[in-house]
Amino acid sequence: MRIGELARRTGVRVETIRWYEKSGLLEKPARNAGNYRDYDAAALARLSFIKRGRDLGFSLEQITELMALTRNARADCERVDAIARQHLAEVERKIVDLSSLRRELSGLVNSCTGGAIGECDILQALAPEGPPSRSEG
Amino acid sequence: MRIGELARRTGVRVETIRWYEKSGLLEKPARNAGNYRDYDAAALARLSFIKRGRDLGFSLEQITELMALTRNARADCERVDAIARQHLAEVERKIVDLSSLRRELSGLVNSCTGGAIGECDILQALAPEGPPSRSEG
DNA sequence: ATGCTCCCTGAAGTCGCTACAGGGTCAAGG
DNA sequence: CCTTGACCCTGTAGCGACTTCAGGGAGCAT
Ligand SMILES: [Zn+2]
Ligand SMILES: [Zn+2]
Ligand SMILES: [Zn+2]
Ligand SMILES: [Zn+2]
Repeated sequence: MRIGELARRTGVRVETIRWYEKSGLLEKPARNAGNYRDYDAAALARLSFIKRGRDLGFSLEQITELMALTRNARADCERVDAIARQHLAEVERKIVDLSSLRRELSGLVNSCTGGAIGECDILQALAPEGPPSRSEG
Repeated sequence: MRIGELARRTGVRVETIRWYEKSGLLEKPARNAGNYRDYDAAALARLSFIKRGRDLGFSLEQITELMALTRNARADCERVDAIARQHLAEVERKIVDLSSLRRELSGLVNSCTGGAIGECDILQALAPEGPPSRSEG
């Protein structure tokens, strides 16, 4: 199949597929008479794996490693699990960080009751003391 | 003061300050005899504002707009509030997305009980059907 | 021949920095 | 006078994971 069909079937954009190839994630496919890329079922499976990994938030580097690990099916899966656990921990940390951000921001937003900019609590929470830019007026 | 002191006082790295200047967020400061940047109190206040905004997760574009808005203190603050509310909404959306990701990932991680890669449920959840790369072995 | 959809390459842009490389400035110390 | 060292300068390239654009070629239908 050509790149457009692969894109449609996986939900990965054409340009992104080409970029994956360029950066070594996908092997260079065969070319047809008109120099168009010609993909087979293995390429479809490989790209679907990448897509699913990206949707789960893994980095391309992690996905590369996960794909490499699938090659020796008899080996122990501990490295796979380590990658997944590490990523889960990362996600949990981000949630914590964003949650405290949300608290702070929603306090800010609620503090504003409308009015003049000079009185707005949002800007006053951002400013250190005294307005930030008053060099010349 | 010179750039190093400004960096120390705001917690913003020297290279980052220069980069803010280059990208128009900070005005070009005066230069002393040795061509060193020479900052005043207004620059300190302005950079502190930027830092606080970044810590709250605002984009540099939003911060630029917020700083521009502070110039006419008599205007209505509705645009300020809109920016803050929009950012809060963004943060909340990210939290939701990451939370569903966390659920999925922790299901994945828990599904693995150790063993061979060929059996690992983590990789099987990533693969579509059949292993992703089996072109030649 | 024309139009259309698809495809090609290569370069540059995005965001918010960070990390050099290869110098210049200036005060203190020997 | 000379060196050391902390600080500063410019400019460029790199990060991750793409997206966008310019400028074309392939192949089919009309
Ligand atoms: Zn991760
Ligand atoms: Zn307000
Ligand atoms: Zn935002
Ligand atoms: Zn496992």
